[in-house]
Amino acid sequence: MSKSLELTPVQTVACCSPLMSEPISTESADRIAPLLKALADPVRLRLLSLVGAHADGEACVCDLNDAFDLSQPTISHHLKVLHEVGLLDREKRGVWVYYRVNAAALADLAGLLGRGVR
Amino acid sequence: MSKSLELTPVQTVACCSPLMSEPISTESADRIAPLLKALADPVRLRLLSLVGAHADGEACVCDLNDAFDLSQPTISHHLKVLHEVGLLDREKRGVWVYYRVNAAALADLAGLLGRGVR
DNA sequence: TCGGGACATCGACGTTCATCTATGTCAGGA
DNA sequence: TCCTGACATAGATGAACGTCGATGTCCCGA
Repeated sequence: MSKSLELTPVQTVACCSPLMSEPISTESADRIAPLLKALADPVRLRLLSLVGAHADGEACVCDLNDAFDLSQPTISHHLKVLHEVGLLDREKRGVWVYYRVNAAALADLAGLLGRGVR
Repeated sequence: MSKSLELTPVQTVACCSPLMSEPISTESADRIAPLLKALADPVRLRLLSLVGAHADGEACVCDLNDAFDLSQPTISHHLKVLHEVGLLDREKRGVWVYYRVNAAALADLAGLLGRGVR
């Protein structure tokens, strides 16, 4: 045999997720589920993506409203949901309100699901 | 100019998420949201984790029922939800049913949120 | 000081969801 | 052949959710 350097390839594909290494506690599940729930909506997914991909990493609500066929209160509601779980930061400048993605919060979620890099 | 080898360091922190590089399409959002919705429940998070962390990577329903203070049909319902979106594979052997995590599906989700490593 | 525009909050309405009890299906043992 | 145990399905119920129109709040310019 060849030095047994063969790291089982199947393991490298999608292993290392904290979710798979050991059963998560009830407390962790209760803490993480609301974050996923906030993301688990097509409109909020697009909102987060629109904000994150926007120039300077921030977007004005007025820009976001135009991207959807939804009423202004509805968009405001979705932004509030994302803000309350900490995925979006909010800053008011003059008359306008700017939202910005909380990259750390998003990275935490990704780390939980995916490869446990750090 | 100096060969322009300076990759903006701030980008390497929590960038590279497909979500942040460019706005995702409505179609992508509609396709991904149900996956996140399936995960966005404390019970289903723990179920996935229990199955994934179980010996041999698979778990019998009878084992899972005991881990919760919920009725057997409720657990069966949650397993069905996870199975229908492709996060859990299902195999019946004799009287027992075994579930197994679909690592590829989970990795896809992680790749969307986190670092875009492949 | 007033008016208008940007955004949030409120209250309502229909839909979806998590959970339960009751019942069905199916495989294996007596 | 019948019974028991493992798991799924069906139907019901209360809670949570997404969306809306109406209204409130706040800032700025005239």
